[in-house]
Amino acid sequence: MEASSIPQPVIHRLPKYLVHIQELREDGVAWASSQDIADALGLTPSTVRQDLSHIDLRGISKKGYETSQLEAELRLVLGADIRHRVVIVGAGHLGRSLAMHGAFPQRGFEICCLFDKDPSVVGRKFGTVDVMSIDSMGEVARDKKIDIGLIAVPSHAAQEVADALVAVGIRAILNLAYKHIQVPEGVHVVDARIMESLQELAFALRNDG
Amino acid sequence: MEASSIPQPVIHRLPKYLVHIQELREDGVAWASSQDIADALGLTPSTVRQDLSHIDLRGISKKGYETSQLEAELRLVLGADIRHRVVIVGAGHLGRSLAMHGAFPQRGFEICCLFDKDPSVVGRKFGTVDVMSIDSMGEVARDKKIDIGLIAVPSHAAQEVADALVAVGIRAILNLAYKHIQVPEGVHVVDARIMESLQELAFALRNDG
DNA sequence: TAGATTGTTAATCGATTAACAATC
DNA sequence: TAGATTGTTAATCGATTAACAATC
Repeated sequence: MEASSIPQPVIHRLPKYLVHIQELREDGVAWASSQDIADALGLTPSTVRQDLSHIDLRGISKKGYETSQLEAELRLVLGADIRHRVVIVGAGHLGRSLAMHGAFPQRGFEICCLFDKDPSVVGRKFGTVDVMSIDSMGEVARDKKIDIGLIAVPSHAAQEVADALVAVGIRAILNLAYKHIQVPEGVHVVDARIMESLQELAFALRNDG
Repeated sequence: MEASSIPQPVIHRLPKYLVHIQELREDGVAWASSQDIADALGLTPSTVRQDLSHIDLRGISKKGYETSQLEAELRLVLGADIRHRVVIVGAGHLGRSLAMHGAFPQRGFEICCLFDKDPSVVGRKFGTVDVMSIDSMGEVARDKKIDIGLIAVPSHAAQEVADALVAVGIRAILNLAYKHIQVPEGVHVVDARIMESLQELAFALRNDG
């Protein structure tokens, strides 16, 4: 039951369970069976039970899982109760819109700073977030104990930004740039590229009939 | 070699190959071996050769794959040469920033329209894209032959928007909302949730040491 | 109690990796 | 030619699904 032994596909699904369970709770639903959850998320009940067996929780025969308990446990496992400190590199349209997106602080991801190298944007403010020069990144990362760096620059600059984030000690990177980045062992990277997702859809449409 | 028989994990990687190969081409690299590609994308050479065996292309012993040929073939398979017509539902920060993002039209995804139900945004323009009332979606989808719908509304409205997109005949949906959506058989959905990606990173950090 | 649903083991399925003859 | 690299088959690995005794 070592948390770090949870397989990658399961880790990928855990946030989806959390979203759904939070919603059930908001609707006042107290119990959910593996079948209920499977139906809602497009999985099989078997997969749901296998997945939940990785976290510290017991369901009850005939009733299923208690939503409040399940939510609490998922929050714990996912670190959702820990406040994370995030910087965004790249104050273009995407970086700005993420800085102003209320959902992140709501869920524990505090956007501490936007970085950009363009002097004409440095000093501006989007929502509550200041744009600072990329040269001050080391200082900010240290002072504000930044955990997560978000890459929102054009693809040709992505690797350079990744290197800079790693250099200032950031060990978790969300890459929104349309480019695979290389990082040393021990640094976590998750890709989130809307362009690639669109291309997957384009492929699906092409092979439809 | 039926295109639609390509397994999902391979389909998911194809856009990544395309990005990398385009970059090699820009740098004037004419040949790339499976080992080269594997190193750049964090895969094994074996996986690369298996993946590329699904597309109509022959590598050459000792040299590898010709980048121009590989790019052309990937573009073809992914439908990258087809112009796709996209609407964005939700003219909040995220929807607006995507509408103004130059990379989409560059790669064949034309953002035709932003929809919102808030009358105070309807009529505004972000970049070159007009905001229209969500009530006119059916008409627009028909007239402009929209292929892809992008959901950028708050999670509580996501399902409703998905239903509306399906109702007007859109068969490919990119869901950016923090909620799993249900669609009928035959409609393609790809999820792209930055929040979930952040939560995966939070999990990774929590189990680090 | 009877029936529904769990937790877990075993079976299946599919993806990745290894290996190697063919070949440029 | 000798060596590198392909395409493909076979082996391994891991994830998903099925099955079922335990149990509420």
